[in-house]
Amino acid sequence: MAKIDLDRRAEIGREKRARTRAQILEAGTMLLAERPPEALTVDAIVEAAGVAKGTFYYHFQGIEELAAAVGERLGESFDDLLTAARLELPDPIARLSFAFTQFLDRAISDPVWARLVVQSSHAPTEFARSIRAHLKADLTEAIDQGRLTVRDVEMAADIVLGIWLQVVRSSLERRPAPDLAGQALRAVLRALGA
Amino acid sequence: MAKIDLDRRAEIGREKRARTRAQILEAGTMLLAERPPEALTVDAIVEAAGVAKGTFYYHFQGIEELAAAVGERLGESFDDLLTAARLELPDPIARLSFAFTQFLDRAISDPVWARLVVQSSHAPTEFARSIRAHLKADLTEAIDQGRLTVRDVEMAADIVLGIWLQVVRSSLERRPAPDLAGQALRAVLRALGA
DNA sequence: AGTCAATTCGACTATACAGTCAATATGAAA
DNA sequence: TTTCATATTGACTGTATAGTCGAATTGACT
Repeated sequence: MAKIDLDRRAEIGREKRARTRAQILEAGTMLLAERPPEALTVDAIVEAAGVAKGTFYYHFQGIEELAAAVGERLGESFDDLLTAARLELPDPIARLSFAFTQFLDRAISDPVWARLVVQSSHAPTEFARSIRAHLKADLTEAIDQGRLTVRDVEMAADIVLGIWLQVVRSSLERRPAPDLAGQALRAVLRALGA
Repeated sequence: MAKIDLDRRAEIGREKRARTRAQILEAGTMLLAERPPEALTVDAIVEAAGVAKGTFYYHFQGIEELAAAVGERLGESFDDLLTAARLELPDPIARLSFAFTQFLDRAISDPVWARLVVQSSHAPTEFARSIRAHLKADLTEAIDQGRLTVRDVEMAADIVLGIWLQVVRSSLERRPAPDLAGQALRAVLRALGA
């Protein structure tokens, strides 16, 4: 009689647990969008999430673990936007252009997401590494096809990421100009010599 | 008999004061190069500077004031590098190119300076505003002369600053490629459509 | 060698924050 | 209604940091 009871109990637990965990994750996301993790306190998180301090430690080991979880979700959001491009576009430059525009549109329409990405770009996180790796794969392919003036992959990646990040930062401070994404993309392609 | 004494005393004071203040400023500069101001503690500063806590508060109101002082010195270092260009080069694109290269060479040869600049670029400081203003002045002039494909000054500034910052970040993580500055400059000029 | 204004020191108080834990609440199942 | 594994609570302890202040030191000048 014990077996079924225990499994069911655990399942109920997981559901309730998941809801509260999501609240904390959401609060953490908002706060990490406006300050670096070093400046984030557990008290601030639990206040924003509307839970008790003990609850935070029931779900996370500490702020680092929360930051890692937020980073993972951020990485998934990038993957979501990338999947379409990777499957449908065989041309590396078209793929890169599509992804660049997708990410930029998202940043413009979702400032919290944009702030979070900008903050995350400061400390080199796992997801930042992954993005740069994806980008370098496309750029290497394009360079091997002799379609770029730039020959150094690292320099090419810096150009794309640098312009993207700075345009995103600008879009958070000023009202984004119309066709911002298009203008930025054309500048990137010119810089790469595509 | 009092007048001269008091003035002389004050002068002696200013000299001693200046030495200790410089120590604290130096320590603060090192620490602000590796962490954001929100994550900086007075205890860490006084330990690095080798002075007592009270001494810090004798010279600065708090960490914000120290950060402002560091920012001001950083601004001066930029002005120093800019002065030559502003006086000798009448052409805005040549001026911009010269400054870009100067700043990049400095960043590559002085990693602490580079880290400090990168950190400062996160929060919009007074000196960041000033740099962008200088840059926009040159870009506006070039655009008015019809020498750039990019028409939007903000976009043009984002391109220059974005590539510069990202290349500097890269130079701190990887070993800088030979002719990094030249490559980066050519990419910027292509992006602007010069 | 004595004087004294300016500077420096570090112990001290107060507060903020991290992390723990015994008590309480929850809610599906019996 | 009662049971009980799980989840939640918030008071509590310990530590780190902010900021203060009276005492000690410094060093040019007499």
